[in-house]
Amino acid sequence: MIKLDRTDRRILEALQEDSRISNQDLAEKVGLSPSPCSRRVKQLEDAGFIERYVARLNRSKLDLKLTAYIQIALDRHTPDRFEAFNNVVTQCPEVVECHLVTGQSADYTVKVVVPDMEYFQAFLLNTITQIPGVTGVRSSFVMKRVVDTTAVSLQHLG
Amino acid sequence: MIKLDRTDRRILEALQEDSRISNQDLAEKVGLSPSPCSRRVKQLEDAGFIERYVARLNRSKLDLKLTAYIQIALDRHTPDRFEAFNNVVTQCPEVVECHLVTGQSADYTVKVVVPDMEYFQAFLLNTITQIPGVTGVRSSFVMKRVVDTTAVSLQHLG
DNA sequence: ATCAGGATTGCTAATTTACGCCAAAAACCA
DNA sequence: TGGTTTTTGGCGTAAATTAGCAATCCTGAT
Repeated sequence: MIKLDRTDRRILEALQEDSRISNQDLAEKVGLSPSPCSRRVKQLEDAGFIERYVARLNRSKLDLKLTAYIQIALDRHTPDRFEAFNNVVTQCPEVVECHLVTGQSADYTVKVVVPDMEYFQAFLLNTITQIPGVTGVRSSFVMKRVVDTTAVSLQHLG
Repeated sequence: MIKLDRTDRRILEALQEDSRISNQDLAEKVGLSPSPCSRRVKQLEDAGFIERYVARLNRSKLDLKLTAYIQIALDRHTPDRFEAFNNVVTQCPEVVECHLVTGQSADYTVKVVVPDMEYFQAFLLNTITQIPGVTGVRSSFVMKRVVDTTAVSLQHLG
Protein backbone atom coordinates (compact mmCIF):
# COMPACT_ATOMS: atom_id res chain seq x y z
CA MET A 1 0.00 0.00 0.00
CA ILE A 2 1.34 3.35 -1.00
CA LYS A 3 -1.36 5.90 -1.52
CA LEU A 4 -3.83 6.92 1.15
CA ASP A 5 -7.22 8.22 0.18
CA ARG A 6 -9.42 10.53 2.19
CA THR A 7 -11.00 7.65 4.08
CA ASP A 8 -7.62 6.31 5.19
CA ARG A 9 -6.67 9.73 6.43
CA ARG A 10 -9.88 10.06 8.37
CA ILE A 11 -9.28 6.66 9.93
CA LEU A 12 -5.78 7.65 10.98
CA GLU A 13 -7.01 10.94 12.38
CA ALA A 14 -9.73 9.22 14.35
CA LEU A 15 -7.34 6.63 15.77
CA GLN A 16 -4.89 9.33 16.76
CA GLU A 17 -7.64 10.86 18.86
CA ASP A 18 -9.09 7.64 20.28
CA SER A 19 -7.49 4.35 19.51
CA ARG A 20 -10.04 2.39 21.51
CA ILE A 21 -13.00 3.43 19.41
CA SER A 22 -14.99 0.40 18.35
CA ASN A 23 -14.75 -0.63 14.73
CA GLN A 24 -18.45 0.05 14.33
CA ASP A 25 -18.21 3.59 15.60
CA LEU A 26 -15.09 4.20 13.55
CA ALA A 27 -16.83 2.90 10.45
CA GLU A 28 -19.74 5.23 10.99
CA LYS A 29 -17.42 8.17 11.61
CA VAL A 30 -15.54 7.71 8.35
CA GLY A 31 -18.62 6.79 6.33
CA LEU A 32 -18.01 3.10 5.78
CA SER A 33 -19.62 -0.11 6.84
CA PRO A 34 -17.79 -2.17 9.50
CA SER A 35 -16.27 -4.75 7.15
CA PRO A 36 -14.19 -2.52 4.89
CA CYS A 37 -13.33 -0.32 7.83
CA SER A 38 -11.69 -3.08 9.81
CA ARG A 39 -9.94 -4.25 6.66
CA ARG A 40 -8.47 -0.82 6.10
CA VAL A 41 -7.32 -0.51 9.68
CA LYS A 42 -5.52 -3.81 9.42
CA GLN A 43 -3.93 -2.75 6.14
CA LEU A 44 -2.77 0.50 7.71
CA GLU A 45 -1.22 -1.50 10.52
CA ASP A 46 0.43 -4.01 8.21
CA ALA A 47 1.77 -1.29 5.94
CA GLY A 48 3.38 0.36 8.95
CA PHE A 49 1.44 3.61 8.98
CA ILE A 50 0.20 2.77 12.44
CA GLU A 51 3.15 1.96 14.66
CA ARG A 52 1.44 1.21 17.93
CA TYR A 53 -1.47 1.89 20.24
CA VAL A 54 -0.72 3.37 23.63
CA ALA A 55 -2.45 4.72 26.71
CA ARG A 56 -1.55 8.17 27.95
CA LEU A 57 -1.55 8.52 31.73
CA ASN A 58 -2.13 11.46 34.01
CA ARG A 59 1.34 12.21 35.25
CA SER A 60 0.56 14.45 38.15
CA LYS A 61 -1.93 11.93 39.54
CA LEU A 62 0.90 9.40 39.43
CA ASP A 63 3.23 11.65 41.37
CA LEU A 64 5.22 12.64 38.34
CA LYS A 65 5.15 16.35 38.92
CA LEU A 66 8.31 17.45 37.17
CA THR A 67 9.12 17.43 33.48
CA ALA A 68 12.55 18.65 32.47
CA TYR A 69 14.49 19.25 29.31
CA ILE A 70 18.19 18.59 29.45
CA GLN A 71 20.52 20.00 26.82
CA ILE A 72 23.66 17.92 26.67
CA ALA A 73 26.94 18.42 24.88
CA LEU A 74 29.64 15.81 24.32
CA ASP A 75 33.36 16.39 24.32
CA ARG A 76 33.94 14.51 21.07
CA HIS A 77 31.66 13.37 18.30
CA THR A 78 33.00 9.87 17.97
CA PRO A 79 30.94 6.70 17.47
CA ASP A 80 31.86 5.32 20.87
CA ARG A 81 30.67 8.50 22.57
CA PHE A 82 27.32 8.36 20.86
CA GLU A 83 26.95 4.68 21.47
CA ALA A 84 27.70 4.95 25.16
CA PHE A 85 25.26 7.78 25.55
CA ASN A 86 22.49 6.07 23.61
CA ASN A 87 22.90 2.86 25.55
CA VAL A 88 22.50 4.53 28.91
CA VAL A 89 19.64 6.79 27.94
CA THR A 90 17.70 3.98 26.30
CA GLN A 91 17.71 2.08 29.57
CA CYS A 92 16.37 4.94 31.67
CA PRO A 93 12.63 4.75 32.35
CA GLU A 94 12.67 8.43 33.34
CA VAL A 95 13.67 9.42 29.82
CA VAL A 96 10.66 9.78 27.55
CA GLU A 97 12.50 11.46 24.69
CA CYS A 98 16.07 11.77 23.55
CA HIS A 99 17.04 13.34 20.28
CA LEU A 100 20.29 14.05 18.56
CA VAL A 101 19.84 17.62 17.38
CA THR A 102 21.54 20.28 15.33
CA GLY A 103 22.67 23.43 17.06
CA GLN A 104 25.44 25.37 18.54
CA SER A 105 25.87 24.27 22.11
CA ALA A 106 23.94 21.03 22.46
CA ASP A 107 24.20 17.63 20.86
CA TYR A 108 21.32 15.96 22.65
CA THR A 109 17.95 17.14 23.85
CA VAL A 110 16.61 14.83 26.53
CA LYS A 111 13.17 15.01 28.11
CA VAL A 112 12.63 13.37 31.46
CA VAL A 113 9.54 12.87 33.62
CA VAL A 114 10.23 12.44 37.33
CA PRO A 115 8.47 12.81 40.67
CA ASP A 116 10.22 15.94 41.88
CA MET A 117 13.30 18.11 41.83
CA GLU A 118 15.13 15.96 44.35
CA TYR A 119 14.68 12.92 42.14
CA PHE A 120 15.78 14.92 39.14
CA GLN A 121 18.91 16.12 40.81
CA ALA A 122 19.87 12.58 41.77
CA PHE A 123 19.18 11.36 38.25
CA LEU A 124 21.37 14.06 36.76
CA LEU A 125 24.24 13.34 39.13
CA ASN A 126 24.09 9.57 39.15
CA THR A 127 23.16 8.86 35.57
CA ILE A 128 23.62 11.64 33.04
CA THR A 129 26.86 13.13 34.24
CA GLN A 130 28.31 9.64 34.68
CA ILE A 131 28.20 8.97 30.96
CA PRO A 132 31.68 9.27 29.45
CA GLY A 133 32.05 12.31 27.26
CA VAL A 134 29.24 14.38 28.73
CA THR A 135 30.55 17.88 29.27
CA GLY A 136 27.92 20.59 29.03
CA VAL A 137 24.59 20.04 30.76
CA ARG A 138 21.84 22.63 30.93
CA SER A 139 18.39 21.98 32.31
CA SER A 140 15.07 23.76 31.97
CA PHE A 141 11.84 22.84 33.64
CA VAL A 142 8.31 22.79 32.39
CA MET A 143 6.11 25.28 34.21
CA LYS A 144 3.02 24.85 32.10
CA ARG A 145 2.03 22.40 29.39
CA VAL A 146 0.29 24.39 26.68
CA VAL A 147 0.19 21.65 24.04
CA ASP A 148 1.15 18.02 24.49
CA THR A 149 -0.16 15.65 21.88
CA THR A 150 1.05 12.71 19.86
CA ALA A 151 -1.28 13.45 16.95
CA VAL A 152 0.47 14.74 13.87
CA SER A 153 -1.10 16.76 11.09
CA LEU A 154 -2.21 14.94 7.97
CA GLN A 155 -3.34 18.01 6.11
CA HIS A 156 -0.45 18.03 3.69
CA LEU A 157 -1.60 14.68 2.28
CA GLY A 158 -4.82 16.01 0.82
CA MET B 1 -9.81 5.57 44.18
CA ILE B 2 -6.57 6.80 45.65
CA LYS B 3 -4.11 4.01 46.16
CA LEU B 4 -2.85 1.81 43.37
CA ASP B 5 -1.75 -1.70 44.16
CA ARG B 6 0.71 -3.76 42.20
CA THR B 7 -1.97 -5.08 39.88
CA ASP B 8 -3.12 -1.59 38.97
CA ARG B 9 0.43 -0.61 38.17
CA ARG B 10 0.91 -3.63 35.98
CA ILE B 11 -2.30 -2.79 34.13
CA LEU B 12 -1.14 0.77 33.55
CA GLU B 13 2.26 -0.41 32.38
CA ALA B 14 0.72 -2.89 29.97
CA LEU B 15 -1.68 -0.32 28.54
CA GLN B 16 1.14 2.15 28.07
CA GLU B 17 2.85 -0.43 25.87
CA ASP B 18 -0.22 -1.66 24.01
CA SER B 19 -3.57 -0.07 24.58
CA ARG B 20 -5.33 -2.38 22.16
CA ILE B 21 -4.50 -5.53 24.07
CA SER B 22 -7.67 -7.53 24.62
CA ASN B 23 -9.08 -7.58 28.10
CA GLN B 24 -8.52 -11.32 28.23
CA ASP B 25 -4.85 -11.08 27.39
CA LEU B 26 -4.43 -8.18 29.78
CA ALA B 27 -6.12 -10.17 32.52
CA GLU B 28 -3.80 -13.08 31.96
CA LYS B 29 -0.77 -10.82 31.90
CA VAL B 30 -1.56 -9.25 35.26
CA GLY B 31 -2.79 -12.47 36.86
CA LEU B 32 -6.48 -11.78 37.03
CA SER B 33 -9.62 -13.17 35.44
CA PRO B 34 -11.29 -11.02 32.78
CA SER B 35 -14.07 -9.61 34.96
CA PRO B 36 -12.08 -7.87 37.67
CA CYS B 37 -9.54 -6.83 35.07
CA SER B 38 -12.04 -4.89 32.98
CA ARG B 39 -13.49 -3.43 36.14
CA ARG B 40 -10.12 -2.13 37.22
CA VAL B 41 -9.41 -0.64 33.82
CA LYS B 42 -12.70 1.21 33.95
CA GLN B 43 -11.94 2.45 37.44
CA LEU B 44 -8.54 3.65 36.33
CA GLU B 45 -10.21 5.53 33.49
CA ASP B 46 -12.91 7.03 35.68
CA ALA B 47 -10.43 8.05 38.33
CA GLY B 48 -8.44 9.89 35.68
CA PHE B 49 -5.25 7.87 35.81
CA ILE B 50 -5.74 6.96 32.17
CA GLU B 51 -6.31 10.10 30.16
CA ARG B 52 -6.75 8.70 26.69
CA TYR B 53 -5.90 6.00 24.20
CA VAL B 54 -4.07 7.02 21.06
CA ALA B 55 -2.49 5.56 17.96
CA ARG B 56 1.08 6.49 17.13
CA LEU B 57 1.77 6.85 13.43
CA ASN B 58 4.90 6.42 11.37
CA ARG B 59 5.82 9.98 10.58
CA SER B 60 8.31 9.44 7.82
CA LYS B 61 5.89 7.16 5.97
CA LEU B 62 3.41 10.02 6.14
CA ASP B 63 5.86 12.48 4.64
CA LEU B 64 6.60 14.14 7.94
CA LYS B 65 10.34 14.04 7.71
CA LEU B 66 11.32 17.00 9.84
CA THR B 67 10.96 17.45 13.59
CA ALA B 68 12.12 20.75 15.02
CA TYR B 69 12.43 22.37 18.41
CA ILE B 70 11.84 26.10 18.54
CA GLN B 71 13.01 28.12 21.51
CA ILE B 72 10.97 31.28 21.76
CA ALA B 73 11.34 34.39 23.88
CA LEU B 74 8.70 37.07 24.47
CA ASP B 75 9.32 40.76 24.87
CA ARG B 76 7.14 41.08 27.96
CA HIS B 77 5.73 38.58 30.40
CA THR B 78 2.22 39.97 30.52
CA PRO B 79 -0.99 37.91 30.53
CA ASP B 80 -2.03 39.18 27.10
CA ARG B 81 1.28 38.07 25.61
CA PHE B 82 0.95 34.59 26.98
CA GLU B 83 -2.69 34.35 25.99
CA ALA B 84 -2.04 35.43 22.42
CA PHE B 85 0.78 32.98 22.07
CA ASN B 86 -1.13 30.07 23.57
CA ASN B 87 -4.13 30.73 21.38
CA VAL B 88 -2.15 30.62 18.18
CA VAL B 89 -0.04 27.63 19.07
CA THR B 90 -3.00 25.60 20.26
CA GLN B 91 -4.58 25.95 16.84
CA CYS B 92 -1.55 24.77 14.90
CA PRO B 93 -1.72 21.11 13.86
CA GLU B 94 2.03 21.15 13.21
CA VAL B 95 2.69 21.80 16.90
CA VAL B 96 2.81 18.60 18.90
CA GLU B 97 4.22 20.12 22.06
CA CYS B 98 4.47 23.57 23.56
CA HIS B 99 5.73 24.21 27.05
CA LEU B 100 6.32 27.26 29.12
CA VAL B 101 9.74 26.62 30.58
CA THR B 102 12.21 28.08 33.02
CA GLY B 103 15.50 29.30 31.71
CA GLN B 104 17.59 32.20 30.69
CA SER B 105 16.87 32.94 27.05
CA ALA B 106 13.66 31.12 26.24
CA ASP B 107 10.13 31.29 27.54
CA TYR B 108 8.60 28.62 25.34
CA THR B 109 9.86 25.36 23.94
CA VAL B 110 7.80 24.32 20.93
CA LYS B 111 8.09 21.04 19.08
CA VAL B 112 6.77 20.83 15.55
CA VAL B 113 6.44 17.99 13.05
CA VAL B 114 6.37 19.05 9.40
CA PRO B 115 7.03 17.58 5.94
CA ASP B 116 10.29 19.37 5.20
CA MET B 117 12.48 22.40 5.74
CA GLU B 118 10.58 24.50 3.24
CA TYR B 119 7.35 23.90 5.10
CA PHE B 120 9.08 24.69 8.37
CA GLN B 121 10.46 27.94 7.12
CA ALA B 122 7.04 29.07 5.93
CA PHE B 123 5.50 28.05 9.25
CA LEU B 124 8.07 30.05 11.18
CA LEU B 125 7.61 33.14 9.05
CA ASN B 126 3.86 33.06 8.65
CA THR B 127 2.79 31.82 12.04
CA ILE B 128 5.32 31.98 14.84
CA THR B 129 6.96 35.29 14.11
CA GLN B 130 3.53 36.84 13.49
CA ILE B 131 2.51 36.38 17.11
CA PRO B 132 2.72 39.71 18.95
CA GLY B 133 5.52 39.82 21.47
CA VAL B 134 7.68 37.12 19.93
CA THR B 135 11.25 38.41 19.85
CA GLY B 136 13.89 35.71 20.06
CA VAL B 137 13.46 32.56 17.99
CA ARG B 138 16.02 29.79 17.81
CA SER B 139 15.48 26.48 16.06
CA SER B 140 17.18 23.12 16.23
CA PHE B 141 16.39 20.07 14.19
CA VAL B 142 16.18 16.43 15.09
CA MET B 143 18.80 14.38 13.29
CA LYS B 144 18.12 11.11 15.07
CA ARG B 145 15.43 9.90 17.42
CA VAL B 146 17.12 7.88 20.14
CA VAL B 147 14.16 7.59 22.48
CA ASP B 148 10.60 8.67 21.79
CA THR B 149 7.98 7.18 24.04
CA THR B 150 4.88 8.26 25.90
CA ALA B 151 5.31 5.65 28.61
CA VAL B 152 6.30 7.07 31.97
CA SER B 153 8.02 5.20 34.75
CA LEU B 154 5.89 3.88 37.58
CA GLN B 155 8.76 2.49 39.60
CA HIS B 156 8.57 5.16 42.26
CA LEU B 157 5.07 3.96 43.22
CA GLY B 158 6.17 0.60 44.51
C1' DA C 1 -6.63 -15.44 67.88
C1' DT C 2 -11.37 -14.71 66.40
C1' DC C 3 -14.90 -12.57 64.28
C1' DA C 4 -17.67 -9.11 61.78
C1' DG C 5 -17.71 -5.68 57.76
C1' DG C 6 -16.29 -4.43 53.48
C1' DA C 7 -14.10 -5.04 49.25
C1' DT C 8 -12.63 -8.00 45.53
C1' DT C 9 -12.75 -11.99 42.98
C1' DG C 10 -14.40 -15.58 39.55
C1' DC C 11 -18.24 -17.83 37.29
C1' DT C 12 -22.23 -17.61 34.23
C1' DA C 13 -25.27 -15.43 30.96
C1' DA C 14 -26.73 -11.81 27.78
C1' DT C 15 -25.33 -8.28 24.83
C1' DT C 16 -22.25 -6.43 21.87
C1' DT C 17 -18.39 -6.75 18.77
C1' DA C 18 -15.15 -8.59 15.38
C1' DC C 19 -14.07 -11.23 11.23
C1' DG C 20 -14.31 -14.37 7.14
C1' DC C 21 -17.03 -15.39 3.01
C1' DC C 22 -19.45 -14.11 -1.16
C1' DA C 23 -22.15 -11.60 -4.44
C1' DA C 24 -22.83 -6.85 -6.11
C1' DA C 25 -21.25 -2.34 -7.05
C1' DA C 26 -17.75 0.81 -8.19
C1' DA C 27 -13.45 2.25 -10.14
C1' DC C 28 -9.91 1.68 -13.61
C1' DC C 29 -7.70 0.90 -18.01
C1' DA C 30 -7.29 -0.19 -22.53
C1' DT D 1 -17.38 1.32 -24.20
C1' DG D 2 -16.28 -3.44 -22.55
C1' DG D 3 -13.66 -6.18 -19.64
C1' DT D 4 -10.83 -6.48 -15.57
C1' DT D 5 -9.60 -5.45 -11.02
C1' DT D 6 -10.57 -3.62 -6.70
C1' DT D 7 -13.55 -2.42 -3.05
C1' DT D 8 -17.75 -2.56 -0.76
C1' DG D 9 -21.75 -4.25 2.19
C1' DG D 10 -24.52 -7.91 4.18
C1' DC D 11 -24.76 -12.28 6.38
C1' DG D 12 -23.36 -15.89 9.57
C1' DT D 13 -20.27 -17.61 12.87
C1' DA D 14 -17.10 -17.06 16.46
C1' DA D 15 -15.23 -14.31 20.06
C1' DA D 16 -14.97 -10.71 23.40
C1' DT D 17 -16.94 -7.54 26.69
C1' DT D 18 -19.82 -6.49 30.57
C1' DA D 19 -23.24 -6.99 34.30
C1' DG D 20 -25.19 -9.83 38.10
C1' DC D 21 -24.38 -12.80 41.99
C1' DA D 22 -22.46 -15.96 45.30
C1' DA D 23 -18.06 -17.11 47.40
C1' DT D 24 -13.55 -15.75 48.94
C1' DC D 25 -10.09 -12.77 50.74
C1' DC D 26 -8.45 -8.96 53.32
C1' DT D 27 -8.78 -5.64 57.11
C1' DG D 28 -9.35 -4.01 61.67
C1' DA D 29 -11.20 -4.32 66.16
C1' DT D 30 -12.16 -6.79 70.28
